[in-house]
Amino acid sequence: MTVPTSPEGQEALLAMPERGPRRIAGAAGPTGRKPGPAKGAPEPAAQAPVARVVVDTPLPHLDRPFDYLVPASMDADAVPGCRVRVRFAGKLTDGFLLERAENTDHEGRLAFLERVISPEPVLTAEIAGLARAVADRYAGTMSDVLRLAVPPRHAKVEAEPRPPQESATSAQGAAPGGADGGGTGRSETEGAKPGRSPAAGAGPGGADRGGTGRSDVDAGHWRAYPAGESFLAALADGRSPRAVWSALPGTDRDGPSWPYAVAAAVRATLASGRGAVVVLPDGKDVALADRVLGDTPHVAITADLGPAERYRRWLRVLRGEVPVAVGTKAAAFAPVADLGLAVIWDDGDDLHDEQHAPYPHAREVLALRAHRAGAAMLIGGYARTVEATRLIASGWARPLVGRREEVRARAPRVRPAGDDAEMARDEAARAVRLPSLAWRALRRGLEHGPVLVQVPRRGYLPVLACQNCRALARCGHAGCSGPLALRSGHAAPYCRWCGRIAGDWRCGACGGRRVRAVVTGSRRTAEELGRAFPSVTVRTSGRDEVLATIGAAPALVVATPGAEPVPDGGYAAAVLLDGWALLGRPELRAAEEALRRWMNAAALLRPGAEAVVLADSSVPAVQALVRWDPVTHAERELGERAELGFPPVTRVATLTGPPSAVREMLASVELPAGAQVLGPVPVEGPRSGGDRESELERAMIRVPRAQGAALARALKGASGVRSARKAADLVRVRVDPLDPV
DNA sequence: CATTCGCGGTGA
DNA sequence: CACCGCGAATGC
Repeated sequence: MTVPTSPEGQEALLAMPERGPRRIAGAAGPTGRKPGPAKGAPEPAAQAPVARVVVDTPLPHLDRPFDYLVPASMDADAVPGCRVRVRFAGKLTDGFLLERAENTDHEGRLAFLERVISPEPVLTAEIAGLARAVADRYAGTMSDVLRLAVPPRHAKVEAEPRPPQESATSAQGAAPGGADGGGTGRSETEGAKPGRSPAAGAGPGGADRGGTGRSDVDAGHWRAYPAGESFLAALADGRSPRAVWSALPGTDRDGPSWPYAVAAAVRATLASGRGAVVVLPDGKDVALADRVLGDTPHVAITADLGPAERYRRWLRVLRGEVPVAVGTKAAAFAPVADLGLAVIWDDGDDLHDEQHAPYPHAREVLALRAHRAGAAMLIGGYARTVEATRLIASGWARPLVGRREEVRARAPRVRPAGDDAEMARDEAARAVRLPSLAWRALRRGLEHGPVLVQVPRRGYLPVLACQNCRALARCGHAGCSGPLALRSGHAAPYCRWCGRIAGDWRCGACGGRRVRAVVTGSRRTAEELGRAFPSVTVRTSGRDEVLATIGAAPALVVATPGAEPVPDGGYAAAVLLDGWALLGRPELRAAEEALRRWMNAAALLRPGAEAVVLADSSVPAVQALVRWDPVTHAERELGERAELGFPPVTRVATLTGPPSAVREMLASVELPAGAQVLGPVPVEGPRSGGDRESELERAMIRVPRAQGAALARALKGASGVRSARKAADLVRVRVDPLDPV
């Protein structure tokens, strides 16, 4: 099977043999020219002897395909998409074979492939094109993106016998030519397709084939959304609507409803003969979706599976054995054949932001992918990000929101308890510093089931302030002024910088002698609440130990945002302590992020249950929570970004590195018209304490959105100059960082 | 990053 | 006039 992926391109080249770039010496005939192949050299393959290879190198100026000769001995194995090993700049390097060709543009003599690692075509044409697009968007290299997109090979797994061919569920969206994973034979020429009109809620009634009762039940999960059923119908009909979905809150015996709605959309897509990818923030959500999808053919891919099982499932997707991949952000690249739908849930969760170069965001990857592949997209969440809101504003996607009366019926009753709230009289409650409103809500809730207390993540940790004037409590030791904190089990506060115990602390501002915790860490909150409700079980769930679910029995659940256990039947009440930590922060997304966390917790309540948020009711994010109106809030945020000239209305890149390097790069980069440079400003390094001259600086470059691609290109060029010269002082380039400020 | 290439300087 | 050395260019 040596047929190249893009037959048209092949014929075009064959049609102009003589004027064509260069014929390959060996291919023309083994007549043994003067400088011909050395005597030990292998014979090139008779057909399409040129292999275009993406070489695995981090160097930006080498980010393009290189041509090699395919030895006749490797002819059969050297298929488009396979992993190869080549000699590059002297040493052996890994790479992917993009395509086979008759000719080369290269002036010099071509080297032979060193070997084909395996004939498995792991890089499909679609994913290769996507990786290129993502690299261009983020000023990165294709090989960096491929490292994120294609899992490391596991030879043993690859060699395992394939499952019996016709297993009824398989053979879903296999391309006409067989399951060689090469997408739908769409040509890999550059440029995104114009994209179809957003059809969420467009055309009526699609044929509901592929099931009887199933699709009725599925439709039920979207009935509360006016445009929901036509969205499903469009998917089933083979069309590609794009929607930003504001999921209705409320958790009942079946758990939260969003996984059912997602499963319904996936099954509708399957009914049209196409596949789907579903990207979720963490393993807990993947497990949930996995369970709800049930016998719908799919695989769940998460990091905790281990390399072998992970690769095994990924291969099933590649080989077309399953049409649906569910997983965390890497799943955005899952090589689903004939993609019909891309789903992302809770796109505001920062777990969707890739931590490896070039730092792509899963929502952007999926949007690019859906656009290029002509697939539908579903961006869902309880809250609404400004980025998703912009996609609506630009006309790329349509809103998918619940009927107002459904919102009212399912949302919890949220009551704010601001700073001036009356503190609980109860001695125990006083110790927890809970307003009486919150205290009573927990009490009442505990009569009916589990209650949730959402506390700030660690890291937002116990900072102490003067109880009187709220000034930050600082270490009184000469010249230190470090922040004070409490350790569990110790009564006296200690300094987080010098470690001294602050026995007789006195406020520098007002002379007060008592401290209060401005933000309390989860461990401590759990301890205190345990004392306050002595007869109740206290469970904690946080970063290090996440509790996925919790039973229906009364219990006090203390959890950090994102780690809230899904309760059997919904929480009976909740208190949200997290807001105080967030709302005061300087980040651009502080309000949006606070609202997102609150909504994610509050959505786990039973309809009508009581939630108390410890924040002032005048704050817009609090009002949005009370009215359960994420849309208006996000639109307002988008308006503010537009005014300030911040992403996603503009495009921004940050350059971080040693001052001299940052300045040098700024000087050499050829910025597109309309670019604005802010800074550079000093930024605290990875570790506080500034011991070395390792001080870092950060500059920000801002351009109109339309110049985004030009900016990325310019930055890549400039970083190429740098890294080629001196590897040492690296400037890290980030396009559209989560929070540029 | 590793290697090669080419120009200018240097020494016999 | 041959050779050495270092900076720039290149990597198939």
